[in-house]
Amino acid sequence: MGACEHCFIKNDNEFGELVFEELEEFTKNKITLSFNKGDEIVQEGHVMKGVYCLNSGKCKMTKLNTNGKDQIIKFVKKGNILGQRSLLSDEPAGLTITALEDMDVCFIPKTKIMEAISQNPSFSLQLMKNVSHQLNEANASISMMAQKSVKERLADILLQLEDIFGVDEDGYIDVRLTREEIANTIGTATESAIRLLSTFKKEKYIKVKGRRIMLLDKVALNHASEGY
Amino acid sequence: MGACEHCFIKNDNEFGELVFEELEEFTKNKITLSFNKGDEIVQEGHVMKGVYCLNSGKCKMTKLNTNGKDQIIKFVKKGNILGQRSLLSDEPAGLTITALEDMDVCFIPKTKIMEAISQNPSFSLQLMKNVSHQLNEANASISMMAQKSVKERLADILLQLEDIFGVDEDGYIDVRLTREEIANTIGTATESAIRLLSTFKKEKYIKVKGRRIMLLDKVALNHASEGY
DNA sequence: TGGCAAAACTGATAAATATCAATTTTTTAG
DNA sequence: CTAAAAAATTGATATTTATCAGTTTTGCCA
Repeated sequence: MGACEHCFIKNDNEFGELVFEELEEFTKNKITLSFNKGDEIVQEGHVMKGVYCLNSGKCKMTKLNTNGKDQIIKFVKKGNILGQRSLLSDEPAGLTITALEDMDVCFIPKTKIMEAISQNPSFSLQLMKNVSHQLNEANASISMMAQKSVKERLADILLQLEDIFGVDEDGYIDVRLTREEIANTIGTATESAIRLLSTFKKEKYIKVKGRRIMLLDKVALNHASEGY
Repeated sequence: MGACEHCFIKNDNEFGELVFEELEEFTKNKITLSFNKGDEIVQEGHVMKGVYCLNSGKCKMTKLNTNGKDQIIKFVKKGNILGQRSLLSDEPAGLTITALEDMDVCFIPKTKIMEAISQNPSFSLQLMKNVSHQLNEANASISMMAQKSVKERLADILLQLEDIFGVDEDGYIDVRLTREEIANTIGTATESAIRLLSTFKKEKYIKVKGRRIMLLDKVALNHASEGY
């Protein structure tokens, strides 16, 4: 695939902080990869040998629970970099990352990332900023999961999904999830998620066509997410 | 209070990476503070003007939910530094931090921390490592809150509390929390937390004396936290 | 140190959520 | 395109958890 120094994706992530020569160094050492829908890009517990820059597609990041269920922790899309957390903390991957669609990805080896960190303070600072921001979001998620009812969580997540992925030409949230994936995001049984989606549908908060969901009344969903 | 360059607390945190001159600079600019039990050291939403290094005592970090309840996200103790996340991501504090005991704290202004970050790469790396590690822990918490029952969460948190705070001379977990605080940590009603503590007591997993809790059977608690 | 407010506890009941079983619909592989 | 597998759905029921109301105990401080 193309050269990092001319790739537009870097404007969406921390690689935008790097200078021409650093990006050339990436180009020389990177590996271009393709994943099919359902493929695991990263596996929980494995040691990361570098980071992945997403050129296209969407992923889910999950954690395997002792009950055998995969909790979805976060969704990511094109432009995101995967694996910084693990690299920075020098720990194995904490989450499994699975492609939700076919994807093109660039792999940049750890040594080159660490070189860039030590040479380029603004890259380094931007990475810190990103991980810190993620920590803030994770704390908000803990609070939501602990305090909100399943219904409130569903309303919240639907709004979040539209924020992250936007809508397609027909106005549906631009990601296709199974009911089980929705359930695994809010931490409930699949049947419960289905029933609550039906409730929101009946109340005209959303419109559902198979795996495609459109938000019809975001104000109502916002209220629902706060327990009204 | 004493000089940072001769303070032992720094061996427990990232300040241990700093060199003598950098620590002297901290000493010149720091402010020593005392807080009483119940005092708020940091308030959610406020802009952080520096970080706090905890010389003694314990805190809870909470997030106010839309339902009006304070979710406890994390416990911290002597040796920890508070406020890095906010400083690094350049966002307001995401959590309120409240003293669980009387505390002595040093405040170091933002400018001095940022200087140290830009001058000392190993300090900077250590900070990143710490925030990254915290992110990993937060992700684990999301999964626990979303997937585990209240009983499982209580067993888990009791084990975590002993890990964090250790035990006192009598073998009780070395922190005193109200039943309400325990409930707000696992995200349940106070009455539910009380009933489950009674269950564990009846089953001889724990011993309870007022606000003091002793873990009698950690193997059983581990099993309970995994749903057996 | 007595009194009072906060915290802890208990029981009854309601509400939320999970589980199980069966059926229908959709997706996918060949 | 079609059969098999996976996913979605629904109903009945069990279990978990919250809520409400009242009582007892504890901690604290004037």
